[in-house]
Amino acid sequence: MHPEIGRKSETDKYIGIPIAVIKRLPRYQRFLSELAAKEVERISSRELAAKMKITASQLRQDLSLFGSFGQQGYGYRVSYLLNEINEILGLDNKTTMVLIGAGHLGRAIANYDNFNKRGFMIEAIFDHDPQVIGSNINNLVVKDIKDLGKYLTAAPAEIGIICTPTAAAQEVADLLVEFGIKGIWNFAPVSLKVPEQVCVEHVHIGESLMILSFQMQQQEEV
Amino acid sequence: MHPEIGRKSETDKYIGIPIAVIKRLPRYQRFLSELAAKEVERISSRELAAKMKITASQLRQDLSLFGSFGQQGYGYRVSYLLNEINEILGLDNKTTMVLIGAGHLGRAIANYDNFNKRGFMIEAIFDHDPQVIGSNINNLVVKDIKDLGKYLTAAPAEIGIICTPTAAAQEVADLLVEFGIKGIWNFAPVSLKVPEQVCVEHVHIGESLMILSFQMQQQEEV
DNA sequence: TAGATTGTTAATCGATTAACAATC
DNA sequence: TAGATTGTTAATCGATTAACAATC
Repeated sequence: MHPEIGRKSETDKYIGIPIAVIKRLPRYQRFLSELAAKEVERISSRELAAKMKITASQLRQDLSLFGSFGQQGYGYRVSYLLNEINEILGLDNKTTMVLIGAGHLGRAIANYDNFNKRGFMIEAIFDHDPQVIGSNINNLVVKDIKDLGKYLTAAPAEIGIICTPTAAAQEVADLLVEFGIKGIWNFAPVSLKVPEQVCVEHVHIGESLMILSFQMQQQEEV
Repeated sequence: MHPEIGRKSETDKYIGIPIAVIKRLPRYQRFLSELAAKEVERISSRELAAKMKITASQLRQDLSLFGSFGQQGYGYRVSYLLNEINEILGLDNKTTMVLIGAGHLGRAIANYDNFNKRGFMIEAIFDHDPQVIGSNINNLVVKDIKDLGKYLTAAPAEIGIICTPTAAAQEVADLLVEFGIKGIWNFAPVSLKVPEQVCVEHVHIGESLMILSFQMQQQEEV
């Protein structure tokens, strides 16, 4: 079926990429963006790895799962490698999103311009609260959650962003799935149940604070 | 020195806990909190693992690094295990925090009440913008970033939350470190340079969206 | 060409899972 | 007691690192 694990082929893209590698891709993207912004033309795996505090082996091993982007004796051309990674991550085309939950966090996300820059566009915002419906957030009028299905039927979106309270998150997820969403970006601290073809990414804000707390305790003892 | 890796002793707490285990602790905390809220009294590793979609082996292995919290033939008492995990994570005592950057994200964090519940208290908010200084966020008056050092000298805080634009993040981190902060909770997409005794936790909001994007692309091909 | 650096294979290391004796 | 389930050891699996032939 798939003779070359982790390699491009005519019909499919990247298969069997280890999750550990996937999680590192955005970090490669970030460091390469910074280098490109500084107009650095080339970089070797040794130099880039040193900047990123990883091993050159890991960097080359990771990249090799997607293709051969470097040149012996030269290293990697920054702009070329960045383009390749952008393409791997799907940042080379527009992705449409709807946001559910116009509380503080939802509004922060709606106002965060970094996503637009990478082609992620919030097309509509929904909320439950009559006080919030109709208000304006970053040039979008907040719609009634009751109209989510109708809206998605007319204008399908790829990603649903859940910024509701925890109690409402699963219900919203079910709605999003019903109306054909392909991925859910979940900010509520709950494990959503969705069909396996729907992708879910959970942003662990509270968990991150607990990890910090644990590590600070460990540090105290040193 | 440390005869029992990953075990409590009189003088030190938990040493040599694998990072993979640390990252799972908040998730244990969450599931146990949910069970406790439902007033479930006992649970076996098999049942809890099934809920969490991990193996019972992993659950028992992980817990065993911190102590023996269960009982053969019975399982774990939910309230007891939750208490132990809260203590391991340092949620059993108050942690003071200051927040820098009162933009959309900073305001969302300042208004997020889940942290207070777990003993994490934002004591002060700072910003650079004269338009924002003096305004009120969740019962705190935004202070001038110029006064951060003075403030921390008078009222030391344990954690600094960085919600500034990327360009300001390192500068703010340096200030926080200079004035004795023990941990930094960083929402800016930049790798901060800090002395090794200072803990840093980075919340990867943008990276999470890229990972979702990658996985959705992979899903398309199936 | 000679030096540098890649892509890849093999070796090492760490994390996960399976199995089971201990024991409630 | 007998059945259930832990804590832990050993086996497996996967991820990282080292090494080097290929080659620009």
